[in-house]
Amino acid sequence: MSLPHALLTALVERPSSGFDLAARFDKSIAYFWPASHQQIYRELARLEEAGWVRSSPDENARGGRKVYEVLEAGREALRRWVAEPSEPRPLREELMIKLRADAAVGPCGLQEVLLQRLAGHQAQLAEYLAIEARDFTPGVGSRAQRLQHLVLQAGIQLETMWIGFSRQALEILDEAGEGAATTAAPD
Amino acid sequence: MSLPHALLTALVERPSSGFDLAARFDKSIAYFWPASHQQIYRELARLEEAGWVRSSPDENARGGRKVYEVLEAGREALRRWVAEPSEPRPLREELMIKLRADAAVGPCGLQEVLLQRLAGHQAQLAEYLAIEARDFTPGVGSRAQRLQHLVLQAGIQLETMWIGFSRQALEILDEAGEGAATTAAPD
DNA sequence: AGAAACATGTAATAGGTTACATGATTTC
DNA sequence: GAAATCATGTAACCTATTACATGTTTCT
Repeated sequence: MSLPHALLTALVERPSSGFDLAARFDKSIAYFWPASHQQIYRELARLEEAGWVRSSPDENARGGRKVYEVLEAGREALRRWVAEPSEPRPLREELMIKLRADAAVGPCGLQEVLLQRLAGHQAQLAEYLAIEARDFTPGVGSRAQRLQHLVLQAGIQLETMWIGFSRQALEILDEAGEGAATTAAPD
Repeated sequence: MSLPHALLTALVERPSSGFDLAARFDKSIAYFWPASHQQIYRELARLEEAGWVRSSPDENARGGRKVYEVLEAGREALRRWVAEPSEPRPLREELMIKLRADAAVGPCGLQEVLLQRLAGHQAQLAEYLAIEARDFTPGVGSRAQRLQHLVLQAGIQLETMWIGFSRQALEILDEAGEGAATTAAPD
């Protein structure tokens, strides 16, 4: 259950309405924990019911805009959660199954798929590198800044890894394109 | 919707009962697409209804054991699916939120959490390396074997990346931890 | 006879996605 | 006055997780 705590974190960084939160999420936390506006509204209502945040109607703004801020109970809950052990989520990587399926039933035109993936990861890497160049200077910064930089670097490393992987896969598929010898799979 | 195709792939590699499939899954495909036995039984029933697999009761076996095999329609569906474009799943990495939360509300005892993660990734890496040493010889093998090896290498690279990441994070937390012990927290 | 492993399911719940619904304010 | 954008939600559906339920065979 990370979404409530992701929202708490974002609200500690800056009190916001659900709408603003959704917009900010897309530009930062969503890289590692995406959430739709429906999820965010639902979760904010739960957080308020739990007494972790408080909403106040923003009078000099349009519509029924509500601004949420984190209460002390919410901060404490967040600190407790951070210290809890956290298992990595099980991976779910469709591409790996496709590679294995291709290995099992013979060439199925995976190159196209891999080229798209390669392009996607290159675009994402470029985005991360632009953020890094804009927001961080190497070797300097407070504890908080260094931690935020580290999170970004994880994204950079992951994209770099997938780019290398896609290229390796393309190499194999291109080489072996004609000799379609399929054998039984080991476990 | 990868699970049905993951099951088709496993069944192309070898016809099996749901129980056997679940056991084999745990040792191979589940590294990139985990599934419980409940999911597997449900999905096998759907695959059969769709006419992609056929089950036959295994007479000289215990219980109501049913062996599934892939029909031609299933093979074709699998080939079509492989050629479809596949977006990477959105990441959901709790640890990143914790790092960001720790940056936002101050030190919360993340070291312990990171040490556990580090140990987990080291164990997983060791498992992958053991499989690699057992099943693959570098530079040799059929197309299918090289693709399977590549999938395993992706696992190895990911674990290696997370090990490096955990160490970097610990470095930052340990450094800043000493500082926080001797100096007052800045505003 | 009892335990362990084999084998197949159902039910309840939580989390996430997609589509739909509603209304206010600003801008042209 | 129409369109775009701001702003907050509901409903239906699907997937995945967890817990529960049931019966068989093999081994000791």
